[in-house]
Amino acid sequence: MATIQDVARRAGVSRSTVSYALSGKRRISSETKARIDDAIRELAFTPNAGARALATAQTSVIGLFVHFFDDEFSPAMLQYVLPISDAAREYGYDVLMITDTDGPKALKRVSNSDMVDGVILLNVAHEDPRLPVMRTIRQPGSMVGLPKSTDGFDVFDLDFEQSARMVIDHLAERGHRDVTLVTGHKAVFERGGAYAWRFLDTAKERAARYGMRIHALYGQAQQPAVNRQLAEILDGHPGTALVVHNDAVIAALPSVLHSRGVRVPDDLSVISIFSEDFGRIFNLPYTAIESSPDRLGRLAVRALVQHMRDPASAGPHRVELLAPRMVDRGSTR
Amino acid sequence: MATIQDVARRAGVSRSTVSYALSGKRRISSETKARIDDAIRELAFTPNAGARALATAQTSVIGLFVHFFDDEFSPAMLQYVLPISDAAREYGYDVLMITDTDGPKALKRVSNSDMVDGVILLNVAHEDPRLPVMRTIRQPGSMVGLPKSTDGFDVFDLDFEQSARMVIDHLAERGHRDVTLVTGHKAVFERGGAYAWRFLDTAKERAARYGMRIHALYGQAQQPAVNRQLAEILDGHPGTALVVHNDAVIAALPSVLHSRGVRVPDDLSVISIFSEDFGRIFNLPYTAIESSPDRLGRLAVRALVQHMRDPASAGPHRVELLAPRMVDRGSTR
DNA sequence: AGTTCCGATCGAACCGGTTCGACGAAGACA
DNA sequence: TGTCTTCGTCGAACCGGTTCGATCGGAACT
Repeated sequence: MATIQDVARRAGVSRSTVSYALSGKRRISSETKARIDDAIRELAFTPNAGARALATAQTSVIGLFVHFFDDEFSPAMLQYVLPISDAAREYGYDVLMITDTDGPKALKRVSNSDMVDGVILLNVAHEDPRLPVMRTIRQPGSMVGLPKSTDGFDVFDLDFEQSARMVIDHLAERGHRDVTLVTGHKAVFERGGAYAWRFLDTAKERAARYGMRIHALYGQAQQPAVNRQLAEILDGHPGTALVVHNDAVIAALPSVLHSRGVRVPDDLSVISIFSEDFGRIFNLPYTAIESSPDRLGRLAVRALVQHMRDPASAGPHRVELLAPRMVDRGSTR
Repeated sequence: MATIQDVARRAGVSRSTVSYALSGKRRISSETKARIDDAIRELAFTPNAGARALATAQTSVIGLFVHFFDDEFSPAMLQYVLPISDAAREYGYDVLMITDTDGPKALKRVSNSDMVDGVILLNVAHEDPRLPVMRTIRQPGSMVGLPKSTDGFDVFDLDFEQSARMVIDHLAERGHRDVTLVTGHKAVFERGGAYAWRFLDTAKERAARYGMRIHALYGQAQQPAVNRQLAEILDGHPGTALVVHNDAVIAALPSVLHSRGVRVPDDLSVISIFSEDFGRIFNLPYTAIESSPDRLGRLAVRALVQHMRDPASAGPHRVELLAPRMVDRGSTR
């Protein structure tokens, strides 16, 4: 690869002049600028990323830390990753995707070696083991998922409490008083996946207000267990409505209901939480809270970029819980 | 962050000694080594990636170029990405994931700036616009998907011709003589997605041998068009068997068949191509050729790592078409 | 005792950029 | 005509590692 020295030689100037022409940090005469531009084009010069990182202490790379758990539904994760990657490019950053099982260790390694200017954590748990590490590192961070303590980072998540209230209100208004709620897998709770219990707790509390009985149970995450569980639920007494806060379960629901001849909403009302994309992929005809992974991902990138560009803006950190929006697909009555 | 200079000072040695202690390229006395190790631990020293890349001309990063097309089914892509990321880590590499729409430009940028030691291209088309760029870059590359000209790279893909023969033979043996074949979206063919027409052409040719009639048609890629199309097919005369080489269509098939009361395999035989994971996620009860995305991804990484470690091994490039394996789930008769 | 050899460590150069202070020429001004 | 600015460019230092050749002290050998 051509170096800045090659360009300088060809344009008959010094290295520093080329550098300034590139960055625009000092005036360069238009004739010189033109010669440099020609040389750059002819040599197809692109600055060496390592050298630049060394000199500027900036890499233009964002570290994206994703942990794919067996007990979560992987197709859902992609909906966060893609918008983040796209948004990062729009701001001029590349994305280093880290899927290590040992998140804290990977975070330490990548941060300490200065491979990235900032990090985004996906699927953050209530007491996420990556958080203590986050506090010790130099780079700013933003995250999707609400942890116990948020100070020092920008945090974005759907407002699951508000979502739960919307769902319960929606059902209560329609006269439902006996409801089954399928949550995330048991392991999600044990890990402290806040989205799961925040939704569950609020739903219970809200239901009490209406005298609504909620039968809550941990959802399965993998086939064929999911279908088996759904069958059991339907064999028992599911009540008049099914609330599903579990990607794997809701994806499997249409076929199970079909095969048993259960009609929605005539025999059973169904309401859930998923994104529009997800609903389209799995062809889900259910009323649902829009989970907006693309918006969350983009918000996380935007906030991070701001901190990376202006490290002084470290003060005012944001915790933004997205107001839920319900998309009525007519699956409740 | 602590630098190698800090470590050297603390251990009372020179920078070069620390470097040699780290790399093991020269003997270091055990006492000195111990002091250095202590210093490294106490300062939590990790070498700066940029500096190291500059000095060694190696980054320990692999560029993964993924293009998500609207006309392909995104959940399927993740099955390649994850195993690649995991395999890369096992070999000591991190993954820079690039999802730019303009693949050639992104490839040039990332390569020229020396951000990566090697690249993996996913979903390579017959005349992929990224290939001309690949030939001009310094880094070795390996790819998943079979292009027209493979020289210079390691190429891995499923053997779609063999797969087509297996599928047709399987149906022919069972007496099917009138079959509908749903392929990838029209745009996949126009783009030159080799997997699509290699399968189709071979299937037709093979079918002719048996006097089997194949009615082939472009599949849709998005809901609700997929369901509409499936309905049309079933309303027409689908023949005795349905061959589906299209992720979006096969994922939607169970619910459509259910709702119309079509029983498999009694009313209609179904055979497809998808991975075990994919089948589990969508709960697909169909006999299928295993598409092995995880194996393909790992093979690509392994081959790439070999070339990155030993640039001299540039000679013997491999084109490996994985022998298909059929998983019989009893959906044909 | 003098020379040779070897193992352990050091110093300096280098990788390819960025940035700061200095410098020369040209124009403005007295 | 001499001095002061301003503009455009240059040279050198620096970022944090790696690597090559040189050096030094002690052991081995004659």
